[in-house]
Amino acid sequence: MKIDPDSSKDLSAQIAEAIRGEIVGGQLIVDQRLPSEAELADHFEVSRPTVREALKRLAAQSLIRTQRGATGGAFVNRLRFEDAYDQQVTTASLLLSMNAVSFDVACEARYALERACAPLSAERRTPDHLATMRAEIHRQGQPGLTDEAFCASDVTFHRALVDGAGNKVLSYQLAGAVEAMQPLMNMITFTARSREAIVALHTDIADAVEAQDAAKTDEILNTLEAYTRELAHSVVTARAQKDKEKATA
Amino acid sequence: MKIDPDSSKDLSAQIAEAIRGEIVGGQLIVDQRLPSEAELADHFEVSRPTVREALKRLAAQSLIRTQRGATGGAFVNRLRFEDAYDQQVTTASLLLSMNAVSFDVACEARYALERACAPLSAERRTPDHLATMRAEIHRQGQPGLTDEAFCASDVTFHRALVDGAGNKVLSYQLAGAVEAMQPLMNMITFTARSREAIVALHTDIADAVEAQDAAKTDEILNTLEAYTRELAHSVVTARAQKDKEKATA
DNA sequence: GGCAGATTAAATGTCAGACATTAAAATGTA
DNA sequence: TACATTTTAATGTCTGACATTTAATCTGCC
Repeated sequence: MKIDPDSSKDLSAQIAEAIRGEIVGGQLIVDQRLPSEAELADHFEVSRPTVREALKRLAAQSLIRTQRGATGGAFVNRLRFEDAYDQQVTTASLLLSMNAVSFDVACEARYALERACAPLSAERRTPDHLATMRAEIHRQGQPGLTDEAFCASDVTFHRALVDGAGNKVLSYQLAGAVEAMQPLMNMITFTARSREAIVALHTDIADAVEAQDAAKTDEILNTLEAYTRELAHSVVTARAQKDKEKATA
Repeated sequence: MKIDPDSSKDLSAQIAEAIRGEIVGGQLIVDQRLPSEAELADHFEVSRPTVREALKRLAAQSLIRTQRGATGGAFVNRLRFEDAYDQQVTTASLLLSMNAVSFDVACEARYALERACAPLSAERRTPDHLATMRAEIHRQGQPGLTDEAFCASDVTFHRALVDGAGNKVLSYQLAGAVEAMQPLMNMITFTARSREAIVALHTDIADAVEAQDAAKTDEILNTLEAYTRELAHSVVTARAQKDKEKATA
């Protein structure tokens, strides 16, 4: 392992970096036990609290897990898709909210990625995926559904579409984009008429995917993207109008 | 802020979770200063080292930054695309290496995502993007280039293509997929003939993008994907053949 | 001999207090 | 006013200790 001079960075950051390097580089393999905190402290010539801070950094990225007790210690964690998925969603959400990403940009990205999946999904979707999509469509049509519940169902529907491609890497990548959009989507008030339109498009998508018609799926996704953006714009302009009225009053 | 009972999880994990919630939820906004470590320790009724471990967890995710000195402290960090980008690349790389993701699956995901960007890039690419692509093509044609350098140039070329779409969210998402593929790509030995073929395809792509021909770009990307997979397969079978010869010898 | 319970040991989790270091703000002085 | 000095408030680090958890070991009884 590398040593740490008295550079500008924290000792704990340097140590974390060194260990991360060993994991990424393959010197430390999955489920392998790291030296104990005391041994690490001895090796890096720092105190145990400093080592602990470094380990916590790695734990925050799911690179290691710790176990107490006699045979305990820190172990290299097998990074699972679900773990990475969660991190991606929160990261992507924060990125959007902190960087003033416009609805249009986020929406464009989301649908571009989704269209990338659609042909594969049309080819490989299982009855399971189709069933999920149909179920969510049904839910979306029920009266009395809150806007948030409607959006949540929307996410589930699109996730089923993406998962239909049967490519875990794609699902993982897309998950971030689709779910991170939800807070933005939640700003939209879905009228009965707009819900009806969306449900109709979703039905078309499910039909096209079931018929394994990639071109058709692509076309409807384009329509849906345009409609979603239009909807968002009308909300924005309506809100602006209201503000204006308030200002003059 | 929420309190922490004596649950199963670490106190530092709980505290990190609580603070992360405040950031995600918007109670703590960008550049806002968190209470000092001593105050946090007081508030959560834990010791300062425990608070510090929690803060290091957040720092590892670029959610906060710390500053020493009189007016120092922990501040909510504006999560920038570059920070998130780095994290994504390492996470995606580890995902691929730790989960036995096949070359085919990763390759399919990468090109599917790239084709999602291509039409937008054909529409919006700037002279800058085109120049980068041409420069990398030139580099790839030079003799004496190592396989690794060839791969690195390949990544730069494809990043320019992706960035041409002018959508930061897309670039961010794609970066992970493209760059995480690199270790897998590095397994391939590029012969002079295969390099020639790839350079030709890259040139076709640059031409199509310059001509703003989305359909053509899509078509060539398909060809390139097929060629890349074929190349990988030949490497795998060649290696298997060698192993077999070794076994019989 | 074999098994249940008590003991031990090794590791992480947590705490308390201290000192070192940093960087800005307050202060003093020419 | 301008510059040098001191103060101060914060993080960074260390030492040493105790608490807690967990598996392995030991003990005693049947």
